[in-house]
Amino acid sequence: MTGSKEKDLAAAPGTSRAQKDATVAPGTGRAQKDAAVEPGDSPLHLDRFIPYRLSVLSNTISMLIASAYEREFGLSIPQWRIMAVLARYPDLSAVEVAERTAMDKVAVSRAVQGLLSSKRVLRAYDKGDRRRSILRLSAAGQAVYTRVSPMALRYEQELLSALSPADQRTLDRLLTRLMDQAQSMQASRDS
Amino acid sequence: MTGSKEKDLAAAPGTSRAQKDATVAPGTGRAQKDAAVEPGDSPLHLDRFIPYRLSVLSNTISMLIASAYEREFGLSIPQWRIMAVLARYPDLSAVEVAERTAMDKVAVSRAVQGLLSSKRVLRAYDKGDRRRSILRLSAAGQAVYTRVSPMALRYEQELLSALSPADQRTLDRLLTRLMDQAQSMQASRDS
DNA sequence: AACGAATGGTTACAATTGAAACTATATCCC
DNA sequence: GGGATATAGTTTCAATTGTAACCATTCGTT
Repeated sequence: MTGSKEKDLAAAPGTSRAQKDATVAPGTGRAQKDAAVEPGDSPLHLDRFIPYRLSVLSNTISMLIASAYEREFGLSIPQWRIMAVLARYPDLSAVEVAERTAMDKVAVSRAVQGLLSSKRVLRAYDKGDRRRSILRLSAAGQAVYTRVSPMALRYEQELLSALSPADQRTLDRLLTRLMDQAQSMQASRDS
Repeated sequence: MTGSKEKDLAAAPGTSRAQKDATVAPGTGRAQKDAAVEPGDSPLHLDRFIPYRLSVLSNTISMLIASAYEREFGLSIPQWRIMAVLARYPDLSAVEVAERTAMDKVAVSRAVQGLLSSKRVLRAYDKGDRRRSILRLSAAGQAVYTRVSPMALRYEQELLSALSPADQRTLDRLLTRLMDQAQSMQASRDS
C-alpha cells in the first residue's frame, strides 16, 4: 500500500527534504515550507495564545522544581503541597488541606497516605467529630520541610531574577487579577 | 481502636471544634487555630509562591476552555493543539508538530490517531523519506477549526479583559522573559 | 429517637499519561 | 555493499489521575 496514495498530500515542491535544525528559526531566508498559509490567514497562533503559553510555562517550571525534590526527598507535587500547607497551618483536616492546595479530596487522601507511610505526617481524629482527621507534620516531616522549602524558594528566586523588582511586583498583581477573572469565568459558567 | 490514640495530636485546646467557614479569612479576630505557627515562621506560603500560582491559574484556564471544545466538538487538548498548528502550518510531520506544540511524540501519535479516526486530519507519507508522515487538516478539520478558534480567542479575550491594554502588553513581555528563564534553568540543569 | 440528607474520607474502576521497548526506514562510514 | 547508528513513529506496560460509588458519622427534621 505504498503505491500511489501519498501524492495528493505530498504536494508542495521541496517540502519533504531539508530541515535539519530542530527549532526552525523564522526568517532564515527560505520560507517555502509554509507557503500554503499566509501568516495572519489563520486567526490563532499558538505561540501567541496566552492560555497555551501559561500552560507551557507552568509545566516547565513545575517539572523543573518537582524533579528536584522528587529526586532528593522522594516527594511528589501533591505531597509537597500538603507539607507546605501543614507547615504553616498544623492540625488541618483533609478537606481543609484540599481547599488550601487547590487539590480535590481524593488527591489529598492519596498523598496523605504516602506521607503517613513515609512517617512525615501524623494523623489523629477529631474527638467531637470522628470523621474529621487532624493532620500535622511529624518531627521528621518538619525536618524535611525545612530543607525542601529553601530549595523551592531558591528556584522561585532564580526564575524571578529574570525580572526587575518592579516587574516582579507587576507579575504578582497580574497573576492575582487573572486568577480572579478565571474564577469568575468559571463561576459564571457553572451558574 | 478509638480508645486513646488521638490525644497526643488533638492537643491544642479548642482546636477540634469550631470552623464552619471554608476560607478562614485572615484577621477575623479570633486567630487561635493557627496558634502554633506564627505567620512568617514558615518561610514559604503557598498562596504567594509563584510556581504554585502559575500552576493553579493555568489549570483553571485550561480546564475552562478545554471543557468547552470537548463538549462541543469532542476535542481533547492535544488534539486541539495539533489542529491549531496544522491550520497554520500544513504538511508538518509528527515530530515537527511535537516541536511546535510542546508535546512529546507519543502524545502526538495518540492525538493524531484520534484525529485520523474522526477524519479531521489526513496523513500521507513523504516520498523521499518513507518514515516521515505528512499531516494536514481535512476539509472537515478546517471547518471545525474555523469554528473552534474564535471560541478559543473569545475565552482569551474575556480573560485578558481583566487587564488594561498596557497590562496586557506587560503580561506578554513577562511571559516571554519567564519562559526564556525557565528554559535556561532547565538547560543548565541538563548540562 | 429515628429517618433522610449532608459531610469526611476511602476505595474501585476507567481513562490519561509517561517511559521504555520496538519496527521500519534512513544515514554514516568503512 | 554492509554493518553500526540515528531518526520517525507506534506499541506496550506501569504509574498517575479522574469519576463515581461507597462506608461511616453527623446533622436536620420531625
